[in-house]
Amino acid sequence: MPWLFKSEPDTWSWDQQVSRGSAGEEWHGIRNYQARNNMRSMKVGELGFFYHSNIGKEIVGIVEVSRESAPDSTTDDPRWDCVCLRAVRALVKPVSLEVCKTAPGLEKMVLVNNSRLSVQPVTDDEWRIICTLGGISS
DNA sequence: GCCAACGTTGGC
DNA sequence: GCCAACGTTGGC
Repeated sequence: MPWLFKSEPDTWSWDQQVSRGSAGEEWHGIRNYQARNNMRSMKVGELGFFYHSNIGKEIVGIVEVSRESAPDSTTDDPRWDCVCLRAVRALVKPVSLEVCKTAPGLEKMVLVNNSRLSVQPVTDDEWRIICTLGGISS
């Protein structure tokens, strides 16, 4: 199952993610149970979209889960853990939220219908549609 | 900057 | 276990 990760580029941008290379980066700071549970169900090697919220409001790249969920190093609270992500590739053409709202087949995307969930599942069909819109082959 | 939607906290 | 108060997210 593919995923989608939101980040405000002011805080952590796609370029910063790319700069971490294959070392990847801990996806810390998630303090929402649903988002955390999604991370807990991820397996190493699964793919996800990298979405810029607030600024840009577009899907800009593809990341891969590089470590399964483990305690979040930024808190002592044992409730919170997170995966690590590494950048795979940028989309040739970013896919905006606006496009997602109107593209056939994306009507049910969590991104469109639950704007507050920061780590969310994407269906295989949605994945393919967005890759096509983004100018890459899935 | 506003505010709707939503999630969390904590008193009862 | 309910729910009011509060805080946060994120589109606009």
